Amino acid sequence: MARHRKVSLSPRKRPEQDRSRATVGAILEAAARVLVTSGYEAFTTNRVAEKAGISIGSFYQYFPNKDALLGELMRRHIEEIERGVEEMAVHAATMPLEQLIRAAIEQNISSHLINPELHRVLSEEVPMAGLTNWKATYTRRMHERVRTAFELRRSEIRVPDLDLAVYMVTSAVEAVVHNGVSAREADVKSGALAAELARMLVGYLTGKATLPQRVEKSAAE
Amino acid sequence: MARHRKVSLSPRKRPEQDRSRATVGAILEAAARVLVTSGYEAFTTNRVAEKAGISIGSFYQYFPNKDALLGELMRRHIEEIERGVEEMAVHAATMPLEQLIRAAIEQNISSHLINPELHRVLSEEVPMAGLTNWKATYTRRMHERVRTAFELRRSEIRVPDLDLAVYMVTSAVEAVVHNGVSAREADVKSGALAAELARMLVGYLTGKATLPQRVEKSAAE
DNA sequence: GTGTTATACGAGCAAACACTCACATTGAAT
DNA sequence: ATTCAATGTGAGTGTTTGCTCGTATAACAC
Repeated sequence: MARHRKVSLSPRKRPEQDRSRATVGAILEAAARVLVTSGYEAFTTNRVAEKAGISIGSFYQYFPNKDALLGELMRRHIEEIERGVEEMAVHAATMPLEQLIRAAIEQNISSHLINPELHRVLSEEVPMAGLTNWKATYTRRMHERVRTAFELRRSEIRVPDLDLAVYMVTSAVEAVVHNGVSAREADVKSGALAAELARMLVGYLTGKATLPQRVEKSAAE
Repeated sequence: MARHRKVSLSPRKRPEQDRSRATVGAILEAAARVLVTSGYEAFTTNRVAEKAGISIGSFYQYFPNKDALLGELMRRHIEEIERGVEEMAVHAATMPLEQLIRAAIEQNISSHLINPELHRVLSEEVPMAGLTNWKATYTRRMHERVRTAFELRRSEIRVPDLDLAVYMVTSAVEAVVHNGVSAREADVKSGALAAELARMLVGYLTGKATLPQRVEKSAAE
C-alpha cells in the first residue's frame, strides 16, 4: 500500500497502436466488471490486470496509479449520463413546466438504469478523497442547467428563492430516484414513482397542487 | 492487512474496573475525533490507540477488530439520534399533519447538527460492507414509525399507495436535510429550508398546496 | 536485414496495517 | 505479605497491495 502520494492523474503514455488501445479498453472493461461483481473492496490493480488478461506492468504503462483508473472510469460514466441530459435539454426549452419536470425525472431514471450496480458502487462505495471531486462538478453543472430552465419559467414559479428551489428539486429527485432504483424497483418500472415525484415537485414550485391519479398498469417491464 | 475474516463483533472482554471503562471511553472518543478531523482514510487502529493515549494491545482487549469499533461508534450515534426521535414521537400522535411533518423535519435537522462532520463521515465515507448494515435497520425502523403516523391520518392523505408515500417522504427529507447541512447552511439555520420542505411534503400528501410565505429573518444564529 | 520505438511481461520491493503474544504493572481480596 | 485476576504494553508477525524495473517481444521505418 504505497498509495498515499498521488501526483499525476493524466495517463502516463497515450496508446498509439491498435494493440495498446485494445489493452486500455480491456482494462477499463475489467475494472467496471470487478466493481460491479465484487465491490470496491476487491478493486485492486493486480486483480483488474488479471481480469483484463494483461500483466500488471502493462497496466502502469497507461495509468499512473489506481486513482487515475477510477477517475477515468468515473469520467466516462458521467460523460455518458450528460450526453443524455444534453439531448433532453434541447426539447426542454419549449415544454410547459410540468412536462419539463417529468422529462427531467425520466432522464434521471434512465441515467440510473444504464448500469445500476456500477452507478451504485461509484456513488456509494468509492472514496471520493483523492480523486478530484467529480461528483461536485457534476452537481454544480446540473444546478446551473436547472437554474437556467427555471429562470425561463420564472412567472410560473412561486418560490421566492430560486437557488433554494433548484437545490431542493435536484436533491429530492436524485435521492428518490437513486434509492428507488434498488428499494422500489417495481414503482420505478411502472412509472408510479416518476408520477408521484413530478406531482410533488410541480405542486411545490407552482403552488398549484394536482390530485394523484391511479396509475394504469403501464407497458413498462 | 489481515482483516478479511471477521467473526465476532461483540467486545472481547467487558471492562470491570473504572480504569478500563475510562480506556474504552478514550478509545471511542479518539475514534470519533480521528474520523472527524482526518476522515476514514486515516482511521487505523494504531492511530486511534495513539490518539487515545493507550497502547494498541489495550485496544484489542476490548474490541475484537476494527469493524467492531466502527460498529460501536455507529450504534451509539444512531442511539443518540433515536433518543430524540422517541421524544418527538410522543407529541406526534396529537398534532395535525402539517405540524407533525414540520416537527419531524426539525428533528431530522437537529440529528444532523449533533456532530455534523461525524455524521457525514459515518454515512458517506465508511464502507458499509462487513459491518452488519446499521443504516438499513435504521431506515427500516424509521419507515415503520412514519407509516404508523401516516395511518393515523389516513383520511387527510390523498396518496393511494401509502408505502410509496412513506418512502418518498423519508427519502426526500433525509437527502434535502443531509445535503443542506453542508450546502445550504444559512437556509438550514434560518428555518427557510425546513419551511420549504414542509410545504412541499404537505402539498404532496394532502393534495392541498399552500403558497410560500416570505420568511422573516429568524432568531437563529 | 538493422535499428528504433512501442508494447508486454511479472518477479519482487517497500510500505501500510490489522492483529498477536509474551511480559509488566496495578488493584483488590485474603 | 501474598496471590491472582484485571489491565496495560509495544515490538514484532503475517499479509496485502500499490507500484517499479530489468527484460523480452512485436511493430514499424529504412
